[in-house]
Amino acid sequence: MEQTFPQRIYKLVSLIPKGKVATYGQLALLAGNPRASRIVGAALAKAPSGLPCHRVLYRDGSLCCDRAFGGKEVQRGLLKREGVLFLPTGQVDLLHCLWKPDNSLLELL
DNA sequence: CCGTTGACCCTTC
DNA sequence: AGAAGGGCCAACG
Repeated sequence: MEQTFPQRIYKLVSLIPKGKVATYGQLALLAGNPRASRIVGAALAKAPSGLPCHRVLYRDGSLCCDRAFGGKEVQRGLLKREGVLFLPTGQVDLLHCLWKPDNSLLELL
């Protein structure tokens, strides 16, 4: 069954474990198109509730725009509560908290 | 089928 | 570190 891009995105996001984060580009890569990172954002914008979309951020660790999640502070609070480390600059420590998916996990797609 | 749209990413200043 | 401009690609009408 061929899934649409957003469908694969939803699946990937739901696989992100607590305490880890992923970037839009990362999800785009896992979904099959490294350059379709915008599609990831568009997909999350229409994503159903229950998805840990607050664990998805920019390539440099900066959080997404204020209109999402009800504010950056809210998103940062959620991530901190899950054990995600933050740098003095207020950005997420990607070097330590970036999600590294296993091959067995990707087979489920 | 073509144009518009968008929770991005990269380069450069 | 933050801001501006250009490019990419799939979904939708």
